[in-house]
Amino acid sequence: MAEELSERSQNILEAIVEDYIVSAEPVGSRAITRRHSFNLSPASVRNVMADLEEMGFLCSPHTSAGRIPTEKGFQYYIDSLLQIRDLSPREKQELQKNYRFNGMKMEEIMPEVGRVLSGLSKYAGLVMAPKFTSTVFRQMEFLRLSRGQLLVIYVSESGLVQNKVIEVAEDLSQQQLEQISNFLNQELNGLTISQVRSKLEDELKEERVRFDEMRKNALSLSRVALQDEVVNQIYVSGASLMLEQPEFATPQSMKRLIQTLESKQLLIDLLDRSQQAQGVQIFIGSESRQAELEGCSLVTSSYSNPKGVVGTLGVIGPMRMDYSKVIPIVDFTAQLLSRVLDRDLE
Amino acid sequence: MAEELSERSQNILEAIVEDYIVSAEPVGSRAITRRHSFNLSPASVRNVMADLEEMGFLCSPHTSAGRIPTEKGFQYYIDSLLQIRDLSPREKQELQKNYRFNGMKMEEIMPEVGRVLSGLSKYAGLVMAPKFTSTVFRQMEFLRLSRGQLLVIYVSESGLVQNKVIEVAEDLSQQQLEQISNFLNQELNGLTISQVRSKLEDELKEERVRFDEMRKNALSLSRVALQDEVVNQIYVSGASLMLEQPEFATPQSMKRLIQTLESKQLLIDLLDRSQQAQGVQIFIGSESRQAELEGCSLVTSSYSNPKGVVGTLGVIGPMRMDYSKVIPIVDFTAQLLSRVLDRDLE
DNA sequence: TGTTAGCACTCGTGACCATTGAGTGCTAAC
DNA sequence: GTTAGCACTCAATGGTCACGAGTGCTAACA
Repeated sequence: MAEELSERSQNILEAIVEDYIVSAEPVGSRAITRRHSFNLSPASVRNVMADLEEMGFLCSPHTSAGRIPTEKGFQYYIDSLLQIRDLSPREKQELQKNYRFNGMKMEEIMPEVGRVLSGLSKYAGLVMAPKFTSTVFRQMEFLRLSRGQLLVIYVSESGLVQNKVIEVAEDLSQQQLEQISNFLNQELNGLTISQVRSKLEDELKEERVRFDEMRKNALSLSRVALQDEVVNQIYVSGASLMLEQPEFATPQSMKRLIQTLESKQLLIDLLDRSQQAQGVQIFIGSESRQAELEGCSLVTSSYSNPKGVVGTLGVIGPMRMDYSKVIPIVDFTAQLLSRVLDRDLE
Repeated sequence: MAEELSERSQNILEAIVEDYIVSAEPVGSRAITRRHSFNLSPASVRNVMADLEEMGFLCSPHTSAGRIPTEKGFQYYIDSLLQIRDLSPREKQELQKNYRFNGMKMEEIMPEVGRVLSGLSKYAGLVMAPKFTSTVFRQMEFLRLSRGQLLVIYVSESGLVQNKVIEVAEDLSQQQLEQISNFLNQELNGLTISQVRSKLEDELKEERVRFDEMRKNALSLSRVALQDEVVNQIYVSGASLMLEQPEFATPQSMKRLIQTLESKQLLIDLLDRSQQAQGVQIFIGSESRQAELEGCSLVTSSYSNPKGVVGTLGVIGPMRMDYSKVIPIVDFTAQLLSRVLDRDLE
């Protein structure tokens, strides 16, 4: 996989990728010798370019145009040539200024982060909330709304709040409900929702629930409360910025892009994948095997609180996006958001 | 305003509008005589068309093209010529099948309604949640999360639930919190949030709060809990369907449309306006004085529960949208959603 | 007097074509 | 190994031209 390239080839590949990133146009041998001062003539550069094309790092849209990097070319560039310098404290401060989360709720923070990500990167920002099933149980409370109707409030370890109205057959007093929630908060504390679910199933089968009315109520109530899969929420911001990019200049490609960003399921799947890993991850082009995202790249990072990963955020842009700028932004934003969640817990 | 048109002019205007709605292209005199069997020659139709143009109902993109209806033309068509037949029970049933709200929370129902609206109309669906400040207070509960941190749950008369984490200086026991919420639920029941806010301000100034610790806590807690304006939530679905429309075929118009739909503020303003009125409302083109929505029309209706209007929904499409199809869809969907909310309350 | 056929005119569209220029590959000389 | 030179390719640009849909006007007709 990791082919060896001579120093010269590397330099030229780097030059081509970087020129292409700013111009979005095929770059020719002449242009390279002009912009970068290799002591080489266009003809020599051409020889190298022919080799690089042979190896699959470059391709030409037609004979008389310059070369553009292929997916493989970008891959190599990112893996081996790109050096991402860390942000200076000053830059970090500058970046941080954009984020004002004071007193915001999670539901407000997330789209806001998306907006800022997109504003800073000039591409589209993505923020995905935690998967409900992987959150850790902390607290559950019940509120009697009317006869047979309860409001359930579930608070996860990471401070996420979910509420839901459920219907119940029998009318329970607020006191009974409190008893129930005390019981549950002790029993279920520290388990993930998936764990909670199987525990509930098991216990409901057990002998003793028959004789313990409260226990039975508690278990079945919480089962109902937690049963539905809450769909993953994803926030997409700045789709229109993507339309400014020359690769999406034609009506067809615009349509496809917007459709893809709008359907969200695809994005959720992609972000889900990156959920596992630590740090910044990069998906280049249709590496994701998703034809819809052809020509796009995704830079993501998961964010977390002390209890673990809670969600994923990132930037989606054209394959030729300015990685050296976007990667630190995504990285730092994830750190920042993690810090906010951390602070919120205490 | 309501100019008089001869029967013949009306017929021809109607024919032009309807042809234009399906073709999206300028319609010429010849085409009209072919498609509709007026016993008139193209030349006569041309005379009428010239008159209609004079009066501002039509315009021609250039001399040798047909005519297209102006905003005023559409306005007249909708006000005077269009007859919207009610849906048959069968159609209603058919439509209703698309909506499955069982057990869904408001936050899930709204985007779902948007998706269905857009799917049925083939244009973009809009659904806006109620304005927080105009909801009616029903219940407020506090949950101690940790030292100095409370989760506030607010339930409106219409069953909307909002929660928020607030920071408090003193550590209140769950018992104290219950006392507080009991007090508030009595005091504030039935008031809108705006009314609640001014009441809180007034009472906090009063003498007796000084001597009644609980009262003071209650008032200031609820003030903090209700102080922030929760941004209006609006769900836009099916933006990509709009891109299929020939009026948005050029890259520029696509970009503008997507930008407009993405920014949301404009849409919120428009839907806000329609919030007041009962029944279906139609905004044609830049009638809204919003250059951004040039070429678009908006068909909206507010939905309500027994306590009053709670939100607005609608369809945004090209000015030449199929009103006779869209209007009943929007109307019936609003009724349907109102019914769901009604049922939910009981 | 209202209707219509005829006709000259307008103007966007699409085909065709020549020109231009950026870029390539190859070869031969350095 | 490098480079200058050269023939070749091909997208893009812009100009010309024919076509056709549609118009407005006029004169003839019922």
